[in-house]
Amino acid sequence: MLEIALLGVLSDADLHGYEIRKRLKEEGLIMNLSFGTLYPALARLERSGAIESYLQAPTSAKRTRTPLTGSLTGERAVAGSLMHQPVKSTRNKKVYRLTPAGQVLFRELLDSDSSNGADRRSFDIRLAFARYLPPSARLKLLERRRARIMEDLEQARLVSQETRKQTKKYGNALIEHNIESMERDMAWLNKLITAEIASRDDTTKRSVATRTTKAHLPTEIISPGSEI
Amino acid sequence: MLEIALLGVLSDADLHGYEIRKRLKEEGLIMNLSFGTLYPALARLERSGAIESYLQAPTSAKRTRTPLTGSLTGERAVAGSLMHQPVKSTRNKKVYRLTPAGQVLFRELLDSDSSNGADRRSFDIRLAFARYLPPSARLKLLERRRARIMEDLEQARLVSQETRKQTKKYGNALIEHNIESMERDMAWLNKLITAEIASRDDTTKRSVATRTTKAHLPTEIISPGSEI
DNA sequence: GTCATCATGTAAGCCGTTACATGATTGC
DNA sequence: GCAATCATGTAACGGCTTACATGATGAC
Repeated sequence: MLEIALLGVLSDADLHGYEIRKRLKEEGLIMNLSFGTLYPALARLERSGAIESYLQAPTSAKRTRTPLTGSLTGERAVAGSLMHQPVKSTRNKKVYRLTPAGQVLFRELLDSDSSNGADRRSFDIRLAFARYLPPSARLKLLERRRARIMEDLEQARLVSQETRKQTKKYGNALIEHNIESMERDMAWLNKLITAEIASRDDTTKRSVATRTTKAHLPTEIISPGSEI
Repeated sequence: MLEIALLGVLSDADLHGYEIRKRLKEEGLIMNLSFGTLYPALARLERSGAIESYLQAPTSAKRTRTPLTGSLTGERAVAGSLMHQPVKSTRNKKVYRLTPAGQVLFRELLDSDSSNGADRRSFDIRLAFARYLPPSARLKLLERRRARIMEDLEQARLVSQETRKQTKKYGNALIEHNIESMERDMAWLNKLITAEIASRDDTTKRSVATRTTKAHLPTEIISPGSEI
């Protein structure tokens, strides 16, 4: 779970521990990742060969803050720009970079990990990096989550009927509100699923229309792009 | 956290472990409490004197299933109805009962526990048993939760503005949906808080109107009742 | 000069899960 | 007779938090 998030942010850019934490917070994925969790996790990933680290010299220039331009390919290179200098400062900034093995691991974890993607935490993190998944896996992820919420929702509705006569004011208010929340989640997921299918059909049509040599749907092609 | 839930359900009725789990699931409080958590927790509470257990003979009659009438006082006695019989069956059914010390502990934990009631899990469980809290504490609980959601919401809105330009389709969808969820939670809490204040004012007015001997508001009186 | 923030880590412990072990009762 | 459910527990392990320890840099 944590691993996916770490590999995920490192898929976007090379980062050091402290900054990884900031990113995960900024992206709303993990609001308060403790250092006691983060650093050992990075060490484990490095030992396993999924990531590797290099030292970055302290930023001598004021505000050489990563510009974060919209360029899709440029970000990754930024961190290494000062690497050739001898590391004179003791300011240990261990910047981590995803290895090819790590990329493979990431995509494996992202798709059908041993468990699934049904529970909220697991789903949120996977969805955040869904652009690294092939469309078919993306759709499955959404559908698994929807199925799970449907289960929970049906259970909650049963409970609601049973306990409605038991005059437990606050408990009932809670259950009713939870049911409404789940119904909205369902609607949201349905919207995403519809959009997903539409874009898939759209791709199909286009590829059929242009009569390219590729006869079959490229289901295994990974598109990290970010087009709407 | 778990302790509050256990003491809470035992405040309503005497129950054995297996049934406690069922109740917590039925009430939507803890959907999948594992026995590996439940039984040791009960043992700890018993050791600490908050609860005590007695053995219940196996239900010889078919379906002597607790009738669950609406009577507010009747439920507690049901379990003990067959107690005078010598326990002949080896069917160990350890029924737990809240001790006076346990009731005190429960109310202490429910109100201003070391932490707060800000995070969702903690809040949900406390709200479910809010009828055991004095109105003032109930209001504080709702307001703490609202404050927390407001914080999270503001943070999320900041994030949303920052990352909107970064074209991360799925991440953005997630954040937007979370913001909407939090906004609805806020509205719901506001409704509850308004109702809470209204009922408090109502009580005030009535006690003033009838000119009872009690001059001051009975803020410390606990009303386990369940009137709407 | 001192406070906030940046930066990396270790150690102890809490809370909870999964898996294991055991056995009785009920319904088909 | 067999499966599902009821019923109670133990052992091992996972994931994450808190608290501790350390120190540099930047802002005021």
